[in-house]
Amino acid sequence: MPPTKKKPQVTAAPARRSELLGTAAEVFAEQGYNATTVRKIADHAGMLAGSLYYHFDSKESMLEEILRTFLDELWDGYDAVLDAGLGPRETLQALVTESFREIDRHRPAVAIYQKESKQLVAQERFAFLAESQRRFEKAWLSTLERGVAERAFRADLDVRLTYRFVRDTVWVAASWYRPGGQHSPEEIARQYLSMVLDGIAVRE
Amino acid sequence: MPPTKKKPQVTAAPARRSELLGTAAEVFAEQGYNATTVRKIADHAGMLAGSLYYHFDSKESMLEEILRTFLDELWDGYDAVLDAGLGPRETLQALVTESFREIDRHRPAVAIYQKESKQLVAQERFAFLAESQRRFEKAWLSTLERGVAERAFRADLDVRLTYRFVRDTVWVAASWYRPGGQHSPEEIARQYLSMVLDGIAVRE
Amino acid sequence: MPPTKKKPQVTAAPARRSELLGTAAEVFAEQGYNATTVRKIADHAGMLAGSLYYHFDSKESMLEEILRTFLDELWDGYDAVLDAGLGPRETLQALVTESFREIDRHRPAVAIYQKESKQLVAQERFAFLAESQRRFEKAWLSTLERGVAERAFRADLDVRLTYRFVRDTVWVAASWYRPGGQHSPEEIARQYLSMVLDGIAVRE
Amino acid sequence: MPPTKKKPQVTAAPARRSELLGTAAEVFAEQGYNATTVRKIADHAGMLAGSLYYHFDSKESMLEEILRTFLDELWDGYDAVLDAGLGPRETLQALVTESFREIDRHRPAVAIYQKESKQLVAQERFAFLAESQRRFEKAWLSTLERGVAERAFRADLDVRLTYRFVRDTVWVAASWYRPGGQHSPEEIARQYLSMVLDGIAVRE
DNA sequence: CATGAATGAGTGTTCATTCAT
DNA sequence: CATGAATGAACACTCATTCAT
Repeated sequence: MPPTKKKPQVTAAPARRSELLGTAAEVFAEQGYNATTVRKIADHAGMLAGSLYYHFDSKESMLEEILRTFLDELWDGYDAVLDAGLGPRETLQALVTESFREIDRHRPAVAIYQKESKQLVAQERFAFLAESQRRFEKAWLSTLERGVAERAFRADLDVRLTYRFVRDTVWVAASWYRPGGQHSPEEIARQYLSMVLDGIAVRE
Repeated sequence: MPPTKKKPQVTAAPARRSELLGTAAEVFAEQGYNATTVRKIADHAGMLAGSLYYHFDSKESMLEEILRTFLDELWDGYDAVLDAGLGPRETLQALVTESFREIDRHRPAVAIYQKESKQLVAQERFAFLAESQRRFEKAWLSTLERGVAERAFRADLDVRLTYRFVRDTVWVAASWYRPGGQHSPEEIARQYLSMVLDGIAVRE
Repeated sequence: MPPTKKKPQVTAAPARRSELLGTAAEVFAEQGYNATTVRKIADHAGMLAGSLYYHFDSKESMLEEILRTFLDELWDGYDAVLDAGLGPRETLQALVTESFREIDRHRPAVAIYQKESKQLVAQERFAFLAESQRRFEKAWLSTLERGVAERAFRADLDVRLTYRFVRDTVWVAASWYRPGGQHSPEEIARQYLSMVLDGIAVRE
Repeated sequence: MPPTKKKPQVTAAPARRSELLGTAAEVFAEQGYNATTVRKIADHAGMLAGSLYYHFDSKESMLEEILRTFLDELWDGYDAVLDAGLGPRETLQALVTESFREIDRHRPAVAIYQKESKQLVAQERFAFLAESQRRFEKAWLSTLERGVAERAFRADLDVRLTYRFVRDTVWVAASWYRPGGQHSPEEIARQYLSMVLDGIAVRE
């Protein structure tokens, strides 16, 4: 199965388009994709349901574009980190910080991704999610393994288990994070890293 | 608008009933509650959709019973831990271990809870979810706070943030955990606690 | 001061108008009236759907104008034949030849007429179709009856049945006829008349 | 006492199914497939639109089953004729008679076929229409050619043109034929064959 | 207990049409 | 003249639910 790279139909007036996508993403995130009717989206956008179809092919194509846009930006940030030639500990710190920044910028998209991607990957249209997941896993696993090899991380860790815990904790933050709240993404990242790297127990 | 209770058969053969609930829980967990049609459940159970209504009032009542059963058992375990008079570190260890055991026993229910509870709590019928969440938060927060006070946990932690991380990481494991796999719940708990308590970084 | 008219007028550039009608007729004929969206017509005409409404009141009014134009021309030809004072056999020959000429000139309109007129006559707007059908039937029936009376046609014919066969065979040719093909309308008429008048069996 | 035999338990009520298909066929024939809403079909059947979907997958699958059933029966009759080893003139007579009998039995299906098949063949689902058309054309052309070779039909005929005329006239009769009217299918076939074989002109 | 058949509200989507620019 | 964006009614279809048998 080849990763069909279909370009999203970016024609005219990208402003209105991404405005509507932002609205849709919020409703998807809040109510769930299936439970979100296209009428609800239209209500939030101040128009009628049918009018959305002037801008988008389908409800599903909105979802696709939301997720694609998010993942494209995510990988821009991740690739910059991974190409920077940092040590494993610094790479992990940078990846975590970058992740919380993405949550800050794309909270609805992240929440949708968290909740729906498992069902979606089965569809060919969303095969790009699987591709992204593979790259994601590879980036994290290699960082953790490198850290163990270089004695930055503990040798007795089950790397796959650690990867799952780290991955999930980071992204699940999208479910409670509120942009503009009292914690900046960087502050959350710092606290989180402190916990993950050094543990919550007092050192003796 | 009072819900007309017509023929809830709580007296009917409880074996068949919980068998059907188990089937329903698996389908809910795999496909999502909204995306699960009552017909799919019936297919898995080898009957027709309409026949389920002899056993249950509605699709929603199946969901409710699944979640109630799970939470009842969960609190049996949690209360035993909380009433045991352990220190904060041991309480945390016991709560985490108990949680992974619940995931082992009620994986579908936990997965459903993770995915759907946010939408459900808004409905009066599922108010018990909110109640459970309050108790849950109180148990964890007080354990963490007690640990900080007694110098078992680091003093510089943001307790609420730590609570959220711990809570989410534990339960999100239900999304990838497979009973009968290579890790027992106790082993996963041990690894997880090692990471959370002592961190993944090498101590100097 | 001339009062500004709201609706487009018949006085607007008639060339563009009939060009658009020709386009519309082709699409109607090929895809069927109901299955033809106004957007498809606009695509063929190189404009947007809404723009058609500067030229026409509605999709239905396009259909009406296409059929009216066709029937007007048809009756010009038919009336010339009927007023020429020919004998029944010559009248039949001339009507058939004229019909194939109309198919040659207005193939899309004829195809539309064949396919849609039965549904359309029920609407008041298309009552002129019923009127035309009456005149048509009268012209043919009287020619056939005259032919029987004057011993040009066989006496044992069921005239109504014969009328229906002749009528349908002639017009249904619009469904396969392609202008500019290997058969001219006159050649088709000749072959058809040979068959209808003398039969396909070998004479003994 | 012998144990009571189990009920035949044949496939679920084919009676209701074909009853509904008959209703649908009539509405399709009268209003056209596209113009027929499933609501209209349901109204005619005395049920709600959604209820049709208990019996059929889609509006399109109803259409398919109607056409398939008709063509299957048609070819039963045609094959019997073609395998009977008749001379060309007798074959033509038998095919025409058989065709009018099919119109008598399946008038709505024939009318639908006439009106919609041209659009439908483009869809893969209705590829069987093209197959049927090929067999149909082959049967008629070979009969006509054999007739010319054996001097039963005139040598100066354009065989393809004759085929088209004969084909169309026969089937278009479905648009005006009313079962139970004053003409039996056999009587119409006789009149039609008299016209086609011997012509309508008086012999000199 | 289970089935077969139906209901009816709701869902995503289409499309002729309008109108300010 | 044409466009871009919207409307609103209708459409095919889904699905939780009911109920006589």
